[in-house]
Amino acid sequence: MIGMRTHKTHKRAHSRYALEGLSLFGKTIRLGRMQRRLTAQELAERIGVSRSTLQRIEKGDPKVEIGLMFEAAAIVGVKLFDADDKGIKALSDRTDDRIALLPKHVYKARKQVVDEF
Amino acid sequence: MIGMRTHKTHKRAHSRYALEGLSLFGKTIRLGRMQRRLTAQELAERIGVSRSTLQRIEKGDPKVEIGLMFEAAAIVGVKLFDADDKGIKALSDRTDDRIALLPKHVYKARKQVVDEF
DNA sequence: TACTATTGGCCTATATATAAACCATATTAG
DNA sequence: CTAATATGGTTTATATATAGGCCAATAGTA
Repeated sequence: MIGMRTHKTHKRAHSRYALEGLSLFGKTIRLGRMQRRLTAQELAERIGVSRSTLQRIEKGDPKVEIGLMFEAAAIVGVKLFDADDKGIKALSDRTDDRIALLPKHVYKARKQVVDEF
Repeated sequence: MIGMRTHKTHKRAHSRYALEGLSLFGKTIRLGRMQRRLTAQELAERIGVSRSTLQRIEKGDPKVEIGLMFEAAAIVGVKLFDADDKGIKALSDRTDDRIALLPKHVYKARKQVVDEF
């Protein structure tokens, strides 16, 4: 045992904006599923997840794996970033370029040497 | 012990579209963090997460909690659904309305009685 | 109407993400 | 250049999400 490794038992503080965005995301997936006339069981199987997890996805539960939610969205035709496959790639490239223009590290101002006098 | 409760040890199959969307999402968060000149440590603390988890967020790791990623996005100013707070609510209401117009359950066609002849 | 599929909840064992430590490397300020 | 900070990666104990079962209520179907 090297060092302290107990976890803080954490309650997450989610902002209202994040929670509402998640809720909307879940509702959008549910709408997409219904429009395509897929039962919860069917969609769950296509995602590779249990029905209970799909219920959490459609509720916008903040603790679900993001990959599952994105997968669900992809299957029922919810566009991510309002972009199709090629659009995503283009956006990704543009984002890489913009990151490349910035300093690699974010340096905070060095601690100021407080004048003794 | 009631029934079988062992899990299938699952490897998730994520679609390329979902993975690329996630990658873009992570990059966008990283760009936002750098533009606001926040160090990884600083942003992690504001989200209430460890630095190692923030690294996974910015990589677009499909297994991070979606709530964490949405929270990170909110903090660095990445708009979800290209909408602000009020826009999210409006979209949410509209989605509720559209769901309400559909049948509550998705029923598959009853098994057809195959004619014996 | 009766029948049956769909959905929503709850529960528990197990698989797994996360926190927190550590080290090495990169990068910036001075 | 030098010193100091930021970042990337790894590891392990613990907290927690998920699978998969069950039951009850809802809502289509015929």
